Amino acid sequence: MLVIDKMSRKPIYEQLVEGIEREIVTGLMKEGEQLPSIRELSVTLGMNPNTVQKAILELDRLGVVFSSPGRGVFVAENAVQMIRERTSGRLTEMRELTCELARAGVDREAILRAVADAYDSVNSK
Amino acid sequence: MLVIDKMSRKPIYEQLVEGIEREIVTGLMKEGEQLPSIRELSVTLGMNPNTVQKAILELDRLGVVFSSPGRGVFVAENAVQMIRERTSGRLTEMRELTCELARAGVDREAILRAVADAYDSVNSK
DNA sequence: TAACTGTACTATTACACATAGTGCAGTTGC
DNA sequence: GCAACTGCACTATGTGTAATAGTACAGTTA
Repeated sequence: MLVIDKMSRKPIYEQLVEGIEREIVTGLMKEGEQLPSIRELSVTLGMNPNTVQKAILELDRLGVVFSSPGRGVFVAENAVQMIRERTSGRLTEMRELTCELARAGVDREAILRAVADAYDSVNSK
Repeated sequence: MLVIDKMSRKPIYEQLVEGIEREIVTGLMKEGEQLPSIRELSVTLGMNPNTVQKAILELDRLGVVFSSPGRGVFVAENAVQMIRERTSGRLTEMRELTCELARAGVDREAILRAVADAYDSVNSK
């Protein structure tokens, strides 16, 4: 878990942000729980402390996490809700991608089936 | 048509690639048709000739376009098919995005409706 | 007090994008 | 043949961002 692809064109710190959010949403990390320290995370993940700090700073800004100087970083109480609200906004990304596929002539039902299957692979079992 | 957003995090040359592909797929540019010269395009679009060249080079590599030194750049005969085949592959992007939304708890029907609506806004009229 | 924590800096490296400019060989129309 | 176009290759430069390296400081805790 928390796989970082250094070759991706998506920045490492951004992958880390999404990775931590995923751990929270899936319940692997509970609200109020303390995260490993920045220095510890940097060692575990094999990246620079500054890069981890940047990710934490972003998560703090998003209200997913709050950090207490000297104590540590903790998952916010309403973290899951914060993440969900923001993620809903990404429906626009979905719409844009759909338009691209539609313009390229991809079959309508093929798209809908792909989406439905993908959804169910996550939430049905 | 062919709008370039210089502030986007998507590189200009990449936007140009997608823009030209869109013109081909929508029939605004026909297969075999000659494109404006690189120098002319650079003036029209207000960007550097090298940037345009990079986009053309990419389109050539993708088989969407072929360039004849001294003559010009032309839309390939099977350009539309080439584009469609590659675009279908982007269904995986769609699946990944769906999984993200699903994990975040976005409503299943809300996603499907958004996709269907977006599709129909392009291809129904 | 010692060992941890987050935070704030500066400096440096690396890379991709975009621009600027020059030159060259192939093609076309006069 | 010649002029004017074409794509293409090349070097150089500027810019922005990501990532690393290192140092320092103040708050917290055992």
